[in-house]
Amino acid sequence: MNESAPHICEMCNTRKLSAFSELGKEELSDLSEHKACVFFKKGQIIMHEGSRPTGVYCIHHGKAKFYKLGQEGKEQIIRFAKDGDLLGYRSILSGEAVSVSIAALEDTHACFLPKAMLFEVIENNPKFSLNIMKMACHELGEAGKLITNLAQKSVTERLAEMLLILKETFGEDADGNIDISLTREELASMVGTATESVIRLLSKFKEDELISIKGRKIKVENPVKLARVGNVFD
Amino acid sequence: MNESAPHICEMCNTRKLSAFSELGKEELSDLSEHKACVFFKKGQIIMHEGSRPTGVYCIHHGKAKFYKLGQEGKEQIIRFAKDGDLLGYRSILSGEAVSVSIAALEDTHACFLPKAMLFEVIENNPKFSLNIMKMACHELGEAGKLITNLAQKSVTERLAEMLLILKETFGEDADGNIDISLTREELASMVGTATESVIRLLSKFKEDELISIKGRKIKVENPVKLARVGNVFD
DNA sequence: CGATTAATTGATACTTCTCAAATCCTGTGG
DNA sequence: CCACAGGATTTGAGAAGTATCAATTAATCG
Repeated sequence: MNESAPHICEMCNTRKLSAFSELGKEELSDLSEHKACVFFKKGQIIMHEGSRPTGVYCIHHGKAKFYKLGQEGKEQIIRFAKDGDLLGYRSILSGEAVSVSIAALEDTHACFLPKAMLFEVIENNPKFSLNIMKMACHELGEAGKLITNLAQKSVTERLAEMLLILKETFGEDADGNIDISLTREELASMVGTATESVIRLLSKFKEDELISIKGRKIKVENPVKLARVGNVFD
Repeated sequence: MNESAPHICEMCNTRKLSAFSELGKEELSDLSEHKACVFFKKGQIIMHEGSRPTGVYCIHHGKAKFYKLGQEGKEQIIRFAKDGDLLGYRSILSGEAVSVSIAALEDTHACFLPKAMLFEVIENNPKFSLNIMKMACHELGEAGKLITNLAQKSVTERLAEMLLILKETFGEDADGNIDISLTREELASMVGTATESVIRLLSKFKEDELISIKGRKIKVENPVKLARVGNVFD
């Protein structure tokens, strides 16, 4: 983690995507003064499961994964974060240790906000509080969906749906590929299956012309059929 | 849902277990005035997945399950609620439709608090806000655990762990049985497996003297061994 | 450009699901 | 309070779906 080129909250375009979207002028300058700009290299761990964070990170530009270590240290990816997302607030607000590790999936610029500062904003700005609650409650809904999928869907269905979720979350690059580079092992860890199963299923999806593959670049060719394979209805 | 014998928030013992534990005298009398006491019979549905609740329920005495309908209407139990728990706040705060259905597992007395009243307390009492955030964030952590278990553990392990969680959550009756009556199908729906698998595994656990069974009454006889079977470490 | 990690493919084993049939139990109405 | 109907539970057999292990090839990073 290094110092990074300083950002000024007042002028931050990413802010509009974040929970800080509705802060006043004074609050913003206060924020700018108390935060620090940091940089994480691809692969670098931002938070360690079980640790006690001293504040939260707001992603300015980058991508990260939240994961837990399960059986025999096997990685389980719970969710992702991108521009504007807040890292570590769950632990700070629940008063518990961090329940996940967070690692950068790409070179990531973020701002660090100390715990005390976060609580200050919460106590002085009910709108911000509501934003945080909204965020947490939305994530709870997403977690419920994931739980149901893991419990009831087949590996094939889960992988198909996951590809669509990744496309939705990270968008596409210039060539139409899902704009995130994940190893087959990481894909497996999201879906809750073995790496080999992911490989076999991706080959099958490709054969069926649902997707195309160039190394780690995956392009959804037929979202409608893929959704059908994944039994995705919403 | 019927009217129920009225409760007065100021004198409610259950309140101390709830998010309302730190309200002031005035706030409590205000609460008492605006809430309604309701009664749900065992099996009755308290909230329907997809609906828009007009307020939240606080369980005064009873038990409920949160579940989603997954593949082909199959029920997936996400979590449980008991005395002092708040129902429906996730939907109200995220501004989304209810993501789960909630049904009473026993005859349940609860208090209904209209949406506007909830927001009023949130805006006027930062401590209450923090309590709610704490709740939501804690649940997020629990959801993460469940996700990891579903993705990585075997059915056997999940069932063993689930029995321990149920014992922890609902405690024991006079005979030492887990104090909740669930059908085999409901157990299956928590663990994410087929009803027949639950039955076979329960028989095996009984054979191995980890538990004893009298109909729907299950008693954990050897929690240590059961935890070992479930690969439970915490 | 070599060393290490990632991806692929094949063969095999096992867990878990599904379907079917029989018995048991629970909640209900008389 | 008892009998009954319908749902819940149990057991068995067979079929899928996935995991695991091993060996090879490809790709990535310093």
